[in-house]
Amino acid sequence: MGELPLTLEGEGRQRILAAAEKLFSDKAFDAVSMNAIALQAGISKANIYHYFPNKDALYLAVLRAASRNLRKLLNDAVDAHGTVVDVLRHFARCHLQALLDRPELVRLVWRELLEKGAPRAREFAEQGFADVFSALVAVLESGQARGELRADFNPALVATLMLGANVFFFQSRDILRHYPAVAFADDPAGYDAGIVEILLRGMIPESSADTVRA
Amino acid sequence: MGELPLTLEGEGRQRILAAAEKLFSDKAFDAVSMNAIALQAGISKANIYHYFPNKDALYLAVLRAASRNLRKLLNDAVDAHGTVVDVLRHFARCHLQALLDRPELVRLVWRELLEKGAPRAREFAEQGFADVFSALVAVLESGQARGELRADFNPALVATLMLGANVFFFQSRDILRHYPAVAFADDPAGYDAGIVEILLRGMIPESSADTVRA
DNA sequence: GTCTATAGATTGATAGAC
DNA sequence: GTCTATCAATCTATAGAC
Repeated sequence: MGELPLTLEGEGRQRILAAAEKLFSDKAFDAVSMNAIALQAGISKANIYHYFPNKDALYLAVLRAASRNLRKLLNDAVDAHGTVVDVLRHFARCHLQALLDRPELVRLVWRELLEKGAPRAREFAEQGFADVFSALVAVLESGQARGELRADFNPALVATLMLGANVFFFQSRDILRHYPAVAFADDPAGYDAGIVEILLRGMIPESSADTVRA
Repeated sequence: MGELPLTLEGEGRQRILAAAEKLFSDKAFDAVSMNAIALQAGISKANIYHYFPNKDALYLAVLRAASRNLRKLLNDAVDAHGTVVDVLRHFARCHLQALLDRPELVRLVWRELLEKGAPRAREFAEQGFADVFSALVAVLESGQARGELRADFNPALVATLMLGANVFFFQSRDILRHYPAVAFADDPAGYDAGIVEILLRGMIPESSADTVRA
């Protein structure tokens, strides 16, 4: 099994990238020193500068790779079949699963999105957002076109609602676990099933649904 | 108008706190230097150490104050009257408004919640979360008890969904603004109105609502 | 490619005058 | 209470041997 030149040349590089990814996902840019990355990678600090010109470039490379990996993970959520309702269920489940499967990547990319004073690489982070958001909107629109979903709601708004529910679940899981009443903190599949059902059927009893409309 | 001793004694203190709050809300703990805080406050760096023993204590004081202010803001969302549906609409609108009114405080507290390697003051941040979450769950439960809302959904789940929708809106507003189709990015009231309507009525046309149940 | 050694800047925190 | 001056530690980045 001859390794590709890219692998040989990039082995040291990838050791560094892996170490940096792990550290940058837990702490912010300034809280991670090049020394700590070198220790984590098991090499010397100066060796990092052989592969990357400076700390910013290393961080950028980590974020670029994380963003790429995350997009690949999330794109699996799109290729579904069946009714639009089935696709929605599948999408919600896969999206949340992707977040939970690679929490380090998500935290890394999401932090870059939230940091206001550091537009170091917002571009990359926004790409993944755009992919998922657009795909979900398209699914909802097709559902409206086919008559499977009501036509009088804004698809982008519901897309925001669904993605927000998953991201918020991901972000708040550790806090939600404190509440005894919150059993779904450790049951992401059940959480998404409940979310989608509410979004489809609503909370109003069917008999009185008409009385709510203004 | 005789100023209170507390005000006289605490004036310099509060200048520092205000400066630190502004800087800590934009950048992470390690990215904000005591020098930068002193410049922002218009005093000398050494003077900060007259009021606070070290950087950690200053950060803690900022987060404690921010958490307290945020809880006060958010508690206004709870005292509502009318039907449960009205209370829900009011709650959603006030909650999002509170987030948007003090974006610095929200970012500051929320960052503390997300940082995994820095449990510097998670306690304070979680308090605000608990207040709002519990209040919303109670509203939903009362709605179920009165028969205004269907009884077969998990109130905590819907509370997560609603809070997540608002927090996600707050976090992603700048990105959502890039999309021409997303008109609600600059219309938080309209966003919440749409959110609540979907949650109440669902996305399924009434005529075919029964066919969806598994 | 990998290392040790170190330069040069900045950091959190202190000492002491006023 | 506020300041200037400064400390020791740590940081990014570089130099140069191997």
